[in-house]
Order: sequence, then structure tokens, then C-alpha cells
Amino acid sequence: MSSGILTIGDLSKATGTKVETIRYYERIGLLAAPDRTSGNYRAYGAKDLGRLSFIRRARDLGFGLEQVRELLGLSDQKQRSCEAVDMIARDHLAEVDRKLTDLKALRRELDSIIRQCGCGTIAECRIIEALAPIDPNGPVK
Amino acid sequence: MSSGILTIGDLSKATGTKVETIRYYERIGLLAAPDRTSGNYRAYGAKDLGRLSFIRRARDLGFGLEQVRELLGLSDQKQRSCEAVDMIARDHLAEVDRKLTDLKALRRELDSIIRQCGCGTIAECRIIEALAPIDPNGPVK
DNA sequence: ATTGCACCCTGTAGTAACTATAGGGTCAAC
DNA sequence: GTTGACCCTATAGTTACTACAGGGTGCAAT
Repeated sequence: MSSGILTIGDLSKATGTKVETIRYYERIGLLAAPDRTSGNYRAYGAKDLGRLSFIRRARDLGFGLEQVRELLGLSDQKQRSCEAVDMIARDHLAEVDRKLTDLKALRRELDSIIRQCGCGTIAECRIIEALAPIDPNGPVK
Repeated sequence: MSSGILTIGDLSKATGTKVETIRYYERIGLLAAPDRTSGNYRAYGAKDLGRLSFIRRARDLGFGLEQVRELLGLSDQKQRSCEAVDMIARDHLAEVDRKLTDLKALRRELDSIIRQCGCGTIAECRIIEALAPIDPNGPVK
């Protein structure tokens, strides 16, 4: 490939994004379909690489694809207030915090159950017991 | 419905699992297909409710469906050592810990970026800047 | 020129765990 | 009989990828 032209593999290596994922992003409109070589290979430019880098970074920070799309749209509007960007980021941070809270609660309970496991037979397994329905008529059947 | 027979809606309400999800569990073999009423309604019994409760609790603790399937299989083997159960639970706890670590790192970085946002225009937005590609030729274009 | 291998292409389906919808039947209270 | 809640099957969608299958291209080594 000649100077300035990048293949999909080049972009993949440069950003740590799989080739298939890059094609996926093109399909859903996150990336523009580039010109093609005579061999029908995608011919990307530096701007495409830049845009994919943005997407990769945002994804790594946990932003959903629609949020990434919005951020990309906003990033082109230089004179506009960045209030909307701030909002997207804060909403996302709040969501991350919710997930953290849930996961911590889950971990606490799971850890507690595991610690109680004396590990004899299934009949006396505290883990199974914790999951099994409470039987009002006696031991778990 | 007569005594002892439970509808899918009964199970749904008793376990907080959606009707559609219960049908899904039947389809993938986690729940046995019950007898039907003359009106073709599913006719569940107490054992079915118990099994669904187990599934629900395990799911709430974050176990994947295949892990739930294994746990269910093990729970029937009373005389067997609960070592396998212990293993599944510990593997899962390790996975939860990995997720927690990743999520915490993500949160730290996201929080840091947000705090730097002075919120003027997009051109000077620290969030967008953090996502944008590094331009060796000068300011982000 | 030929070969071999890494890479590229499109199209399609699968992953995990649900969830929603369309269109139609059942049941029980009124 | 009517009505509204519930039930049924079939199919497709959600999110963000990921994995083929089958075939074409490019380039270095021979």
C-alpha cells in the first residue's frame, strides 16, 4: 500500500480494534465507508484512524455506542458549549457507580456464602443450601 | 386453576422472573416442560417453583446460565462431595473480583477526566480532548 | 512466472441473557 | 354473552461484538 493509505489491518493494529469490529462500526455508521483500492481493499486515511482512536478510547471508558456517536457529533462543533458532553460523561459515571454498588453487594453475599462452605457432601453444602428453596416441611429434599 | 397447580404467571410472581424468561428457561432446558391443562396452559407443581427459585437466586448472584445448569445437576447428587460446587462458586467469585477491579480502574479514569472539565466550549473541552487522537502537528483539529 | 501465506472481501449466523411483538386462544367474573 | 387478564407460539430484536464460510488480492521468495 502506498504512502498515506492505511488498510483495515493497519487501523486494527494501531488501535487494538479487531478488523471485524471495524467493519461492524462502518456498518452501523460510526465510521465512514472509505474509498477502495483497485483490489477492493478499504483505503483509510489519517482522519479515519483518528476517529477510530476516539471510538476505541470512549469504548474503553465504558461509553455505549450511542453515547460514542453523540460525543463524536459534539466533538465537531467547536464553538458549542461542552455542557452536553459533560452531561453524557456524568450520566455515564453515575451508571458506573450503580454497577459498582450492585457488584459490591453481590460480591459480599457470594463471599459470605462461600466462607460458610465446609465442603463435605452436597447434602450439607452451604452454597447449595443458600440457593435452594426454603422448605417449610423440613430439610431440603 | 385448581389446588397444587401453578400457572406460569404464579411462578413469575413468586420468583420475580418474567413469564417470557420462564419460557426461555424451558426452551434452553433449564426448566422441564410441565404438563398442560385442557386449555394448553402450563401446569406447574411445587418442585418446578423450587427449581425456578434456585435459578433466580443463582442468577441474582451473577452465575451464568451454564453455571446454574451445573449447580442444579450437582444439587441432586446428595452423597457427592461438594468440591465441584465450591469450585464453581470460587471461580465465579474470582471473575466478580476481576470485574470489580476493571470497573474501579475505569471509574477512576473517567472521574479524573470529568473533574478536569472546565466546561466552556467544545474546542477546549477536556473530555473531548482526552478522547481525541494526539495530534503531533499542533492543537486537535 | 509460480507459489505460498498473510491479508482482504462479503454474507451470514452466533454469543449471552434476555425482551418485545404479533396474532390468536383461555378463563373467570360479571 | 362480554370483558379483561392471562395464556399460547413464533419470530425478531437488544447490545456489542465475534466467528465462520468461501473466495479474492498482494507481495516476497523461489
